[in-house]
Amino acid sequence: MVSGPLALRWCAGGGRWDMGPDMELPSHSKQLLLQLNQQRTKGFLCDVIIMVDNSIFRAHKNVLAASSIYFKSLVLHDNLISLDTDMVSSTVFQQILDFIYTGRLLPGDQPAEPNFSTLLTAASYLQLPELAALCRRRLKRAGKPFSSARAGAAGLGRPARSQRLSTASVIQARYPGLGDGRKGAHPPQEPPQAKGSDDELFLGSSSQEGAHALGRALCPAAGEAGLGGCGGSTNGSSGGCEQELGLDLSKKSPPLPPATPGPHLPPEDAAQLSDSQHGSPSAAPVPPVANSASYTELGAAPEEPMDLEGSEDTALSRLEGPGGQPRKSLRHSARKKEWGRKEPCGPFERKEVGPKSACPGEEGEGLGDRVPNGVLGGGVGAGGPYGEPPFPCREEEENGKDASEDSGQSGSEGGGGPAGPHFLYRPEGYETVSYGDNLYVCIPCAKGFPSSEQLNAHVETHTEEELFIKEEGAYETGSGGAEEEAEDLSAPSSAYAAEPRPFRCTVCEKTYKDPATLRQHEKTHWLTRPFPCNICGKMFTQRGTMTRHMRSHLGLKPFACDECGMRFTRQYRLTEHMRVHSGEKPYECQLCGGKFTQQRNLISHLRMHTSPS
DNA sequence: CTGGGGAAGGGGCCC
DNA sequence: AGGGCCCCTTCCCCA
Repeated sequence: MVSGPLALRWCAGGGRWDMGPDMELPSHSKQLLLQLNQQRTKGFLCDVIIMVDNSIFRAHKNVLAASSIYFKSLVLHDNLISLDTDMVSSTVFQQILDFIYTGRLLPGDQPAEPNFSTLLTAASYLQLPELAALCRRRLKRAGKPFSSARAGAAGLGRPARSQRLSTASVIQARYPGLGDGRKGAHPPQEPPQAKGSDDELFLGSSSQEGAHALGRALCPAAGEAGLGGCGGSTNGSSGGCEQELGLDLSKKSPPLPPATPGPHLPPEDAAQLSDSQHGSPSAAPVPPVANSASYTELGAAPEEPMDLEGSEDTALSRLEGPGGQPRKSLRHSARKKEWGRKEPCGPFERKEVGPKSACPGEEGEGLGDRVPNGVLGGGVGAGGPYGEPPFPCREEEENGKDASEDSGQSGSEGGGGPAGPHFLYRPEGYETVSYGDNLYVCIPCAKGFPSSEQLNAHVETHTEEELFIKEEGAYETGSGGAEEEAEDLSAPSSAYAAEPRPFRCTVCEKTYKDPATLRQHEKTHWLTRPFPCNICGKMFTQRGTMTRHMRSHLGLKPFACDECGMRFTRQYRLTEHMRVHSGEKPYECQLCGGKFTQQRNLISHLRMHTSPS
């Protein structure tokens, strides 16, 4: 009988490996993990996306599952995992992910002491016992009391501000160029050489075995300070491991250049999209500068920011079944890069600045408050990505488009351009009014307020009854009659006739059945949109639209065609697509009898009939 | 080369 | 929040 070990010896032949007496290859786990980490940083073969606070990380299911029972159960069924941000912030998760892939908490990321409790909480939450133990040891050594991970969690709730400060400090430490030191930051970056204390952060340096015994040798090329053992340096210049974290959405694009200069900020602040999505639009914060970190972490090379758009393409090409059309990817890439290029002060540029202030006028947390009823951001941060539309050129395009399709809002959008400090739509003849310090404007009555709180308080005073009365007045004095009918041709006439629609837009006179819909509609008149895409910065009037948009970034296409396997982001698209297989062409041209599978194609066809040429 | 059709992506908006 | 529909746009194919 030939035993396994014997066979192994034979295979290993030539003594090429320094086999121990027990046939173990000591460096095997190191090499393996090193490879995995490098693959992660490049997004190679990553098969799971982890969203934390709208920061996006990519990883390998196998690695996660091998590290944590919790992850094991999650990745079993899902490709997209969203973590509880009360338990783990994006920054902490970054550290954890690095730890999983390297077995150490890297010197550059060594959290300030208070952060170990945060880490401990997260490690417990994610069921990473080794890391939890490490944190406990660390806390113990530091004399920080902790009763258990749970205690850490209890004390945390949402890591929120305190942790965010710590987080910032971590960033500061990692990227010393990023502004001045911050209170709570641990001592400035130390020489990359490992210190004694660093060893304590090596799981493997103690008695741990296996992959986590890799220690800092994990990514020799990266230098000791490299985050994730890869990416080289604390300043983010990464020799070949440009992506420390996050999603490399450019994977479909030509292979990334090996190095991506410039710092890669970690997702620093939890107050990102999720926060911005909270509550009413009047309270919806625009993501603070921290978003820039998120953008960056998404892995787009700074010089090619819109590469991340390729994600969609990538996903497309990957997901597309035999009937797919990979070519689409390419054209979309090109298309998007084009508009990406136009971005004057895109999110990617902001990473150059300190974590709390990037583009002029951005102030980290105050921004959100500037997206109230009608937000006035221009005065504060002209040129800031949220003070003005982040993609002015794109906006212009859209404005142009809007002008042709919606007389209501386009008038202001298209006409005015970025429109000074006032984001409130102004009806025809509306003159530019200076609100002075009252940058928060109530749409219904156009009063300005100096703060979002005051505006919100004021908005409360607009009762629905009041609105109703107003509208009744409008009906009476009314423009009603034929004019109104004509105006509402686009509205579902049957429903319109059947149900009362007492809620009327003060700007365009459209009416709605309920105030919520009216409010939703009114947002379309704002010149600033309250829901920014956390990836590309594009702004939306509705959260749902933004979410849908995000899906395209992430390549999430839940709706698959049974026939050809092609996948879509929307059910409606799939329905539409299915007609390709069924041959159904429900849209018929009344002029020539031509039939179409898509209504839009009928419309463009009709245009051909009606156009003069 | 051009124009039309087919198919698909994306955003706006109402329900 | 999500579904559904509308519109604009793009790209490819083909006559």
